[in-house]
Amino acid sequence: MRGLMVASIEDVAAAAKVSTATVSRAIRGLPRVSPVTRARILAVADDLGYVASPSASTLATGRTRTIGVLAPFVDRWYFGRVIEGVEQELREHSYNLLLFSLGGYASDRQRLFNRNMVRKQMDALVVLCLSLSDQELEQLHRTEIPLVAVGGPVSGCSSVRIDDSLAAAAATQHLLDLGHRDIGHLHGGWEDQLNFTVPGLRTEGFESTLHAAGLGPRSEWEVEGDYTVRNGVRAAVRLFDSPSPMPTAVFCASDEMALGLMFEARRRGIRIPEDLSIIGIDDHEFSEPAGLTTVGQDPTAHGSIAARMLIAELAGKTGAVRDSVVAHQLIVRGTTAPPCR
Amino acid sequence: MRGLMVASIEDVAAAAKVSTATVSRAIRGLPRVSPVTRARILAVADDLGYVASPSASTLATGRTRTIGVLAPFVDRWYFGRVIEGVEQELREHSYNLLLFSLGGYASDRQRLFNRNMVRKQMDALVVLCLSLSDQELEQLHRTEIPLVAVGGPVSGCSSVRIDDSLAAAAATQHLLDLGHRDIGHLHGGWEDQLNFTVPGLRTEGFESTLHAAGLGPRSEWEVEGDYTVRNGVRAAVRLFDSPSPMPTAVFCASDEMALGLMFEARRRGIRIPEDLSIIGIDDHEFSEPAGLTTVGQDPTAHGSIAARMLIAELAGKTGAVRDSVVAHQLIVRGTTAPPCR
DNA sequence: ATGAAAGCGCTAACAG
DNA sequence: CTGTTAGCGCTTTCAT
Repeated sequence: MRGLMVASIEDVAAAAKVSTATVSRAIRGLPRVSPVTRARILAVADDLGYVASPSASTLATGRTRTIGVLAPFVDRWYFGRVIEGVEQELREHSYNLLLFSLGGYASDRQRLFNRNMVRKQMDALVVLCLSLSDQELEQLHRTEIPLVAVGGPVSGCSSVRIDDSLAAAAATQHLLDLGHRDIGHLHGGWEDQLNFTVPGLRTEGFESTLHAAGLGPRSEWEVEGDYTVRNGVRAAVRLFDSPSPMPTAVFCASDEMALGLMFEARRRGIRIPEDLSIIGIDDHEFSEPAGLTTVGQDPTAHGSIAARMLIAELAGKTGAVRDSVVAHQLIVRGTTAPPCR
Repeated sequence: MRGLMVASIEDVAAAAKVSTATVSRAIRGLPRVSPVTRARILAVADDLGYVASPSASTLATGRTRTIGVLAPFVDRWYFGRVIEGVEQELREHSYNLLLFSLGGYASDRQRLFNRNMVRKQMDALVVLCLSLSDQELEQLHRTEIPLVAVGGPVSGCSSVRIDDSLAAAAATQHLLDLGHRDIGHLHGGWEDQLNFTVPGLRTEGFESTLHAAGLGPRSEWEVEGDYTVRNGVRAAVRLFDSPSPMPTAVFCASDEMALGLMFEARRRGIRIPEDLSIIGIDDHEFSEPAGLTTVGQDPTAHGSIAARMLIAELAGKTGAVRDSVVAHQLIVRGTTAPPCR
């Protein structure tokens, strides 16, 4: 509790008149220390404000008690939530969280994520759904630390996520059940299709459900966004500006895009849901306030689950890290209704 | 590039037929190594896939090349953006980012942020505007590492932020300039007022501007939120449900609350801006799509600036960390207009 | 320009 | 139950 000089294990040992080995055991709660000795050591340590040096400990044990999180962005709803979930779980188990943000999905390949960033810095890594090059993947796997993906499959990793295809199907089916037959589709981007599979999965769920109802997607009602509100608006503009007749409903691959669509619809006096039904996926924090019907997921839970699996694996429970598909949930609010024509 | 065994500095030294000291110098680009030796060492190191062990290096130097970020949340617009800004700057300078999320402003005082979490783990810390107890603050300062606050003042730290009072004044003045006299106020929470000063500053800017115009705030038009959309809606409900006459405009202390107000207004058929003008603060990512008039700030820049100051300070530029008030900017969009009555 | 050697602070056998 | 001791992998004088 005093002094500016940081106490080392030797200081504690000296003050408690024991060896550093005993201090080490006592502090870490290991057996083979008599209760009274332990108490004395703990008291001394507390008095000296002793805290073990993480780097010394890491160097000696080879374990860092740190888990890395690799995300394309941190300032987007899904990722922020997942990170929050990971953080909470980690903190609970006295693990640290080392954050890496790539600043985009595949953008700047200069700062390729290489195994140098991983080695000796973390005991495990959670990879938030993004498109990694084969080379990056291979490097990651070669680090041989436990890996888990969140929010989308990553080749060769277990992952925790919803069944994106089924979620899209549920959204589409809801529209169908309301009687819609003319359904538009605001989907995610395609450039990264190869590795970033979520857009593909959601599209597949949409189209297969349509087909099962004897319908097919209509290309004039297919518009591309990138999951953001901003591009939801742009996509909406394209859709509304097109000369073809409007669909009576639109399935959006993310709530943010759906919200963008809502904003643009309002701007044009298109009434929701009277003139147009809208459904999204996510249950974004704005969705309830906006009254958006959606298929919800809980990213914070995804993060906790991933962290928990990793921690268990590190604790020796081999096989703790495995695929985990978590439930999604249709949430009907005010933006969907039977078609008026 | 080969092998599963991780190469140590000794392996490199052996393979290059030099001492570890020379390898160390060569790799870190230090002088006193002949060009040819250096080239050879670099080649060998590359071949062996050698990367210095951070913990060993930390142990030897006392520097971690890691900067901590302490945030109340990571899944909120402002914080996510700041973290992104910090991250980018850090990555650029090969610093790591250790993330701590408190899961709330002052919530769980169990997991008090203590100096044990800081010591020997990071070289500097950026504290995202939150209410720290005096004890926490004192502990932080006692760690004697460079500190910088972002988004709000923290006692005893330099900080980077906008002038919240002026920003609020600008928003209010815009309403006044349009001819509004009956102006409501959707402000932030007060429980944490003591330490979390932003709500107070914005309120002060609002009220002083009103006074300067010969007006005073009207308590029936003062509603409390907590900066989120969700509570923006709740506050809007209270405002609209009150029996008193409506204001012609509302100043919201955050865009999220303003957006919540917009959603609720729309639900009740209140036209924006014809029946009610709305202005916020932030320039949240939803604001442009929603057409919300606001006073914008750029949190990503705040984060970069903070990180840059810290890095400079750590590089020996004493005094690099200092207060930095960055500009805000009135952005007029579609939610404000002259009053219709 | 290069090397030898002493740490940095902790952990993990191995003894006792 | 407790102590001794040899590292963990790198940096840094101090010599040469």
